[in-house]
Amino acid sequence: MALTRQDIARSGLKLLKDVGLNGLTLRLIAADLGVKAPALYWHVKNKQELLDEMATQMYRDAAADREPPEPLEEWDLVAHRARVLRRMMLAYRDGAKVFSGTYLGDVDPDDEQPLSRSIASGLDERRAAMALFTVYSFVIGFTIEEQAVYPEPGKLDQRYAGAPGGAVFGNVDARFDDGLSMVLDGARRWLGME
Amino acid sequence: MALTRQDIARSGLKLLKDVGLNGLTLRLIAADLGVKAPALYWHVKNKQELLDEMATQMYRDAAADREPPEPLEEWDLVAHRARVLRRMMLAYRDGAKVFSGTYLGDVDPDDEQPLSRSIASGLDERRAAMALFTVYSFVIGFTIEEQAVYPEPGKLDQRYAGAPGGAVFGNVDARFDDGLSMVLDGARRWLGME
DNA sequence: CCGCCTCCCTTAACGGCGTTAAATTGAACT
DNA sequence: AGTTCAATTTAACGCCGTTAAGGGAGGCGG
Repeated sequence: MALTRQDIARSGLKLLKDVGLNGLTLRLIAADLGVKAPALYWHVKNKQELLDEMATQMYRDAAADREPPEPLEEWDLVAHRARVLRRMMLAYRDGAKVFSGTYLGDVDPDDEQPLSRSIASGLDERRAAMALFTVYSFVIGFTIEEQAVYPEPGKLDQRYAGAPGGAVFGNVDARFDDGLSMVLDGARRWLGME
Repeated sequence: MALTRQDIARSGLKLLKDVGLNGLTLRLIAADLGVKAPALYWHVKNKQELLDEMATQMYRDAAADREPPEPLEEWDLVAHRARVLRRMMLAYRDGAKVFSGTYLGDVDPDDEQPLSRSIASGLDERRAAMALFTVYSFVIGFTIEEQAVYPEPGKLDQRYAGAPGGAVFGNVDARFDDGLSMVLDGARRWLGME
């Protein structure tokens, strides 16, 4: 059966876990799919487009189990989604680098807007979007730094072995929640809520 | 005269402005220095180490004019440094990608600690460091996304031309300040100040 | 003055990369 | 049966990071 862009993206993501961004080559993905490298160019314009597709796929997968266990108050939902976003990126080696700054393809925008619209509920919707973007930026930045220190979950990069980063990077999950609560609190107040 | 690591890093940074991260090759840097590519390996273990050196150099340069025009109250100093950090990364194509997550070499740690120590002034110093790291994460994340949309200052990436990102990415400087003030406010309160 | 050592760089080459052009398959339609 | 067209292969190109081996310049001990 013919390949699809999604097949390729999924294979890329699977391999990313093992080999990291630098080790991820078109030939490797092609081999995984039982095909030769140039075949990929039928489905994808170039490698960057494939990486974009991978980021999109990553996001789609995360959106699938993004719904919280129980209905949450709006800001708790934002917190929940921030944590899901981080976990999504942590699930792959260099996940944050791959995801950040890539163009997300056909993710349904209506899937996202209700949140900011609901948060706004009467306020300036642009401001609400900006607040959410601030949270998003924090999550991206935090996770990129995190994966620089821990290239794969639990494994500390040698170069940071003796660094004072230990102050910041022990208990990473707790540290993330700390930072997140700061940002959420600041965002809420900036919107004039509470 | 013999090359130094700093010469190489500076040449790399200069070229980065024009060609971006993907276009930056060892042969190009070597040519710029009037030397052949393998010569670089006398000074640097591999390309990653060169990128780290570039990030370090970038940071050193920024630190030079990092001192604020007039003495500032502590949190204003944090804000000032956040803006300097962003401008530093924006000064190079893919500056945020190059800088983020690279290991900073021999930056004098004592250069940074006074700030958190001063902010703490009696409080838990670890907490103060965590607050600063949250600000740092936001700056990194924001700037990475910014440079994805504007690969070079003022030039909008085509793919985002029709996107709703306009809501977020007009007036980028003002948007950054908005986000920054949210994060700073949240951090301050998290430390129990004000 | 000579040989030697160390530093810094060159020449040559290797395997692998992303990418392109052209030929080839195979299924579907006429 | 012949044609068409989507999907893939084969072959190749130029460039990449990196390594191995050698060469030349300057200082230094004999």
